[in-house]
Amino acid sequence: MVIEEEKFRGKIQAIQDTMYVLGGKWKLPIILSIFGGNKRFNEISKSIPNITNRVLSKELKHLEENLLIKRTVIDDYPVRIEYTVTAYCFGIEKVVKQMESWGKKHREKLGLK
Amino acid sequence: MVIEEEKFRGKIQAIQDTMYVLGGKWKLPIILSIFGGNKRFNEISKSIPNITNRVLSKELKHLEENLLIKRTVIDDYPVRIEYTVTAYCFGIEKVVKQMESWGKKHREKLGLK
DNA sequence: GATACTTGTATCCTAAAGGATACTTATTCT
DNA sequence: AGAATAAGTATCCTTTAGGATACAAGTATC
Repeated sequence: MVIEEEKFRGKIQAIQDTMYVLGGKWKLPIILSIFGGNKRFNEISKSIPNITNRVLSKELKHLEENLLIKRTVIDDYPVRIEYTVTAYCFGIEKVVKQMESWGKKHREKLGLK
Repeated sequence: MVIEEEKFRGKIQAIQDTMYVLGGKWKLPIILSIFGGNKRFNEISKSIPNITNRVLSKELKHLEENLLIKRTVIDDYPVRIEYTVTAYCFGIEKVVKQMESWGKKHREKLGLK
């Protein structure tokens, strides 16, 4: 029973960790946008409906701290910034796929447009 | 390009829907607890570290509204309440597995205990 | 010289999530 | 009678998430 308990606590922790890193309304949409080829701040901003500059800025930092994206300063005139996904980021692919797939099914289940 | 755009918006929506239903710190741990055999309010409460009654109560309602769990009144003396997962709830299995698996890897990556 | 664009930051605010503690109503146990 | 258990609810509070709007520093364009 103690072993079972420990396993269960481990599961809870793993899920809460994932939620901390990828949870919320914007983190995954931002990653998808960058993954889809958007590199510049304003490109990303325009590609995601209703996101504000402030939120985008904060979330980009969070994602960089968690090693999922990389911020590169291109020292051209004018200086540009490029965001790209890291190799490590590819590890979330299955999570994202499953979430996308379940979200679609759930929307149909509820009969929303 | 317009088609691509629409696909992308659809992905964002699906992920945001999933986050709405399953996101946050407690919803999945609660489902796991019930799935693991805990049926009664206090059983569930004790099985999840640090959750409060108030939060558990609110989350149970949210999960019931979203068709993932069922609340049954057992009309015995004394009246008992039993929570169980629905058949529909089994559909989230893959999402949860992936989140659990990624969370474990990420914790190792960051070198936390 | 005035205006616009880029990548944000600053300020202020509202809403949602989460937490601490106490209490209730009814039964059953000692 | 007094204490314990069950399944929450009530109140109040703090923290985090998210949003609106304005602005800044530098270069480029008209």
